[in-house]
Amino acid sequence: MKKVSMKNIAKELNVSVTTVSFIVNGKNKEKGISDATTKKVRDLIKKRGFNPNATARTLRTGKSNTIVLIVEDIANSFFSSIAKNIEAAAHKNGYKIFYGSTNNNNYTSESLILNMKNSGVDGFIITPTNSLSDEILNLKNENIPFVLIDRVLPGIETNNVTLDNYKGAYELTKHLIDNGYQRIGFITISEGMSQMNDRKRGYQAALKRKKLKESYLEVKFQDDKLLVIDRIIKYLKDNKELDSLFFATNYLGIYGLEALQKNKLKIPNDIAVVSFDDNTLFQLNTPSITVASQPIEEIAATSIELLLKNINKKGKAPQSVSVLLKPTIIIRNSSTKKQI
Amino acid sequence: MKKVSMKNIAKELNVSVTTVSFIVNGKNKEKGISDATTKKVRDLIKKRGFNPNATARTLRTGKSNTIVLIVEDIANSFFSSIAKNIEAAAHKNGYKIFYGSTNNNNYTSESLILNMKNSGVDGFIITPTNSLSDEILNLKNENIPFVLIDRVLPGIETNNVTLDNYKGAYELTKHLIDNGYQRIGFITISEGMSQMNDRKRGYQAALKRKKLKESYLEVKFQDDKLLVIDRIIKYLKDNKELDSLFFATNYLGIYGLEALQKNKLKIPNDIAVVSFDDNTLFQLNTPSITVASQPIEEIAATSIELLLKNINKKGKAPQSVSVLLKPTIIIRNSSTKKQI
DNA sequence: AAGATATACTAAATCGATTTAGATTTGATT
DNA sequence: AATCAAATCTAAATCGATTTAGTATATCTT
Repeated sequence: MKKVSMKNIAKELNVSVTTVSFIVNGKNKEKGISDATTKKVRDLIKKRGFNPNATARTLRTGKSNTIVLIVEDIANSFFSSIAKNIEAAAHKNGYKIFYGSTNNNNYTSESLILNMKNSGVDGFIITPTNSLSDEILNLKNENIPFVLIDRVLPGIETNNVTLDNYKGAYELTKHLIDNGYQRIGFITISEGMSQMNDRKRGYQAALKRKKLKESYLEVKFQDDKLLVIDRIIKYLKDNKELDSLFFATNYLGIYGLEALQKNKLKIPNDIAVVSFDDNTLFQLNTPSITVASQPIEEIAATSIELLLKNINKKGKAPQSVSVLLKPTIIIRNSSTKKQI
Repeated sequence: MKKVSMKNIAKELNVSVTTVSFIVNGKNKEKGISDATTKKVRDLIKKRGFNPNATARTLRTGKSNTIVLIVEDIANSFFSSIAKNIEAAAHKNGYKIFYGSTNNNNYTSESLILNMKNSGVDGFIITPTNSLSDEILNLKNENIPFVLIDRVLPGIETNNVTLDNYKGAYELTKHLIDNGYQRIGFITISEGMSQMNDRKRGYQAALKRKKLKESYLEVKFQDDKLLVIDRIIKYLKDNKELDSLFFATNYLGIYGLEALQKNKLKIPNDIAVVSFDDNTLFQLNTPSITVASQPIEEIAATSIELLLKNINKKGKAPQSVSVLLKPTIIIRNSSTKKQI
């Protein structure tokens, strides 16, 4: 089967390529193409199964109907759920989606963005790595629409959709304190992304209010699962006074549960647990885990809406809209009132 | 900042676009461009930050360095893990990835494929919906490289990478029987995809060997979570004789655990549980869940390797390589020997 | 000095659409 | 019959690369 192009269609019907193009793009009325011509062109298009070559169209118009979704890790349920929701909205609006995982690696992020830029994509939704500022500033300068999600970059004004991480962490910590827990260990990653910093600040503020002592375990994003579990186990051994743990993000919470299981510690009697981000595992775990849940549908809907707005009024839309969404504290059984 | 093109570079240095193109593509030696010219062009390219426009290149060469990954549901951990592994391999080989979820909807699948085809992608990795045969045959006829994963289409020879689902289900069922379970309920989806049929056959064969009675609950993929949970609960009420459940795919297993929790049934004493597909939830659940695990890295590696082979020797590579991978039965605590 | 050969480069066609500026044809008007 | 307007259509430029089929110049050979 040979590829069908407008040229073929045009030649076969003895009309010009221009005419075919007008008809394909629904401009037949506007451009004064007769109904008869329109019909015969449409008929042949259907008969030959013609579909316009998107690459040629993109080259000519500068519009690719493609966006890029760059997340930290597509295999993480938080990001894959976002991907699913963004996909639905994007396809509904006629956009295709490239995806990419940064693994929190700055070099990977940069080459992803650069590579996609050359492919003429219409816009980006990005969970930025921490030193991505240059590449993000380039996007801004080149007037390429983009929206940052989940975290922001210090000192750069951009469109972004984030959670009130401070509030979520503050309330989750306060909940533990209200239930009688006094020695709360905060387990987080050390790369210093804004959302993590905000969660830490929320935790600190809640402790300060009651003059409680802070305690931290910081692991690296790159550390593999077994290493993190070992470090959690060691942390617990070295800090026997802890009566509760606050996991600052979902995958740490999951590793944490595994560490506690290995260590045969019972939640919440031996140690209470709360975590940022909700997922099925936390819901179904025995006991179920108290969390600060993020409104995933809203994150996806808001960011794609913002992005499309920027794409459609390219250059004219406001380029630094910050949306701050609210977390929901879901109280479950991993943090019931402390037994004394 | 204005866009830089080869034309600009060429004009500024008073050389031809051809020369620039040769240098950009590393053909300077081969095409006899002098070292002096090569250097001055390279220098200006660096200075101006020039990067070739991928759209133009694609239009001219017919190669886009893009593949499409079409899965059932990107938010499902099985598929998002596959996505992650495929992404790593694809990027390493210089490919970008479009993704799309079919939600097991045939219409969605078709328009995804059609849309991507017009965008001139180099190849597809697809978990086909059940009536996708026409679209798949089109791909074959048009000589567009693709690989089916997870399931196959009846009566169509294609490249495909699947699991020995029959074996996995047979062994999982046999394990239950060996541990004393006699009334095993099989919970599956009704759309009749090949991998589901094979799992069912495996279950049936294992029962037949011991002359045990079959029992089924079939739900629809489109049914939402709460409906499925209700149906599972009703199924258990209507079939009090069941001593064990076999969930034919991961998300059903997860819904099942929730149903059993709601119903306050203890695993494995009230009812034993096994499921197809492994995930963290099954590992950490109390009790941990016995599963037939799929080799996700291998599925990803094999399918992308097969696809790239087909892309590189377009038309000359064998077009119907079937790879059948082995499941691993992981015995955990949800199916310990039946207490009588 | 003429022809052959090697070196260094380039003009123009091409991929498949969109779009601008204008060309025909027809019919109406005076 | 000449003029104008409306209706219908099209040639050619363009987007930004790749690639074919050369050309021009210098050098070597005899």
